[in-house]
Amino acid sequence: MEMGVRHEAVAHSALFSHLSDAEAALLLRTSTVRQIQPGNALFHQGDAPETLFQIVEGLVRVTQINTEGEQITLRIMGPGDLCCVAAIRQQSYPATATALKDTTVLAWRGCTFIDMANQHPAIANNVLAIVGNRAHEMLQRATEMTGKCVSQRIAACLLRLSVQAGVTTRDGVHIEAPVTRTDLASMAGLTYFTVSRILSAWQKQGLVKSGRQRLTILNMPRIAEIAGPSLEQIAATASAAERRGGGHSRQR
Amino acid sequence: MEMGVRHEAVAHSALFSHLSDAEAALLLRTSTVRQIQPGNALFHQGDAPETLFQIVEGLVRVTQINTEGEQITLRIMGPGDLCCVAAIRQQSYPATATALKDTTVLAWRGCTFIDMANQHPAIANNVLAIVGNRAHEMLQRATEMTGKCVSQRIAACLLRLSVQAGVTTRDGVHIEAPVTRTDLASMAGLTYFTVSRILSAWQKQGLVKSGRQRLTILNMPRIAEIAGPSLEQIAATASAAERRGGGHSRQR
DNA sequence: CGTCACCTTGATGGATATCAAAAACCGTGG
DNA sequence: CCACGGTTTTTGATATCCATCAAGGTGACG
Repeated sequence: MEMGVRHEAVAHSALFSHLSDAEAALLLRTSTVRQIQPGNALFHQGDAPETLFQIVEGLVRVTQINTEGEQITLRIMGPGDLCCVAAIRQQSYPATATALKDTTVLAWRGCTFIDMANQHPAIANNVLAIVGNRAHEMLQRATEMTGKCVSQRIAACLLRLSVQAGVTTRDGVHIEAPVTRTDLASMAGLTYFTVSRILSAWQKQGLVKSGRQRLTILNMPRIAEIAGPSLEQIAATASAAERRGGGHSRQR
Repeated sequence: MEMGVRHEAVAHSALFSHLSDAEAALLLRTSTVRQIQPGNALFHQGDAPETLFQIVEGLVRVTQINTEGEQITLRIMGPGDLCCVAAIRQQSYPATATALKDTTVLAWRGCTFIDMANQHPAIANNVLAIVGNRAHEMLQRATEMTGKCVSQRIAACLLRLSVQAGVTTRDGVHIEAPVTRTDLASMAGLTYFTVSRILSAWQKQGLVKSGRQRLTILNMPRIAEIAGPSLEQIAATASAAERRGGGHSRQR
């Protein structure tokens, strides 16, 4: 692949951290680069999981078709994020990944990747760490859902979005993805009516600015406070992104 | 460790599957056996995660202290289950594990275990598969929580309990753990009042039989149906346990 | 037999889903 | 530039589900 600005996101990603130059080079050499247009899918729920992706540039929305047939948004992924790490050993992809913007990814065949992980403990360690984090995040989300207060869930959602797709402007952290009320609702497990009401209220209080598919968080600390103590770390990460100033958030 | 009946649970566990005899022996040799009395903890939430456990015999309840200070039950683990796989790379245990019955575990020091995984790809593969499954299960639970219907969540809970701690009697699948209404409530994100009401209703319909800390599922297919299509696999596993007849469920 | 922990059932209220309708927004094409 | 249609969003009225509060029942165990 070409070594340009976009390489940064890869070099600082969890997958490439603590690797020797040789190992990093091996990963890059065995990967193929793919470009995905907005609206197109990297993979579909139910397909056999043959490929593993790392996002270099762009944004991807991961959705799942519910038992009731509704499409729910699981997460938004950005540069540096690794996709399908856990899926690679499953029977099928548990979700669909769709590009929200022009997106560049590195792709590996599953078996190739596993072979490399087996031969290079450093890679295997990174993979384990990534999957472990993912499991932990999912647990956290599961417990969030049980915690009753609705505004709390939405706030947590916004924090995650800030980390995954946030860009800092002078006003605040702007979410660089076309998130509709419906998207937010499906992420937080609510109806879009409720999301709209809460966001309206927050807008009146000057916490956020939200329009048609646009969303900017003006008062991050307050949102973090609403989200609750357990999410301070996410807020911290989001603030770090803010401090970095203007760039995409790549931190995990 | 002594090679008795209890060895079976280990030999058929996810961690030991597809290993060479030498690798299995290595794992056994480097482990230490611990006995835990009911009510005692394997580890506490917040402690530094130095040790990794596999349950040989018994039952363990994994709980977490909520942001609101409530203790919630995350899962029940039985023979063959591996504990803290993901935690081993974190700063601290995210939960507390308490023995529900007399419990025997194999224990490894975290760094020892990681070294072994690094040197033996087969072990690393198993660990990855386990963590991947865990991540998948967590995702599933998170989406369950968003699905509004309460009876659905309780049904899903019962299915999981059947797999983790179910024993088949001639009446149905009996949960071999002292599960209170409060336990079920915290697993499903509800109040024990609601759980009690639902279980009462189900008892009248002949779906379950529940008393003081006792719980038997009489009509597994119906419960699985209530839980919803996405959990058919769990139901299938539970049925497999049923077919196996009388033994503890060790399947993952 | 008494105490304690657990469970059940009822009554009530509040939060949120649901239903309904209208307004704002965006791109399009006259 | 403005009118139009579709999508997204807002807001209101109502209904429903579940949490909460309250009181009593039941079983286990000393």
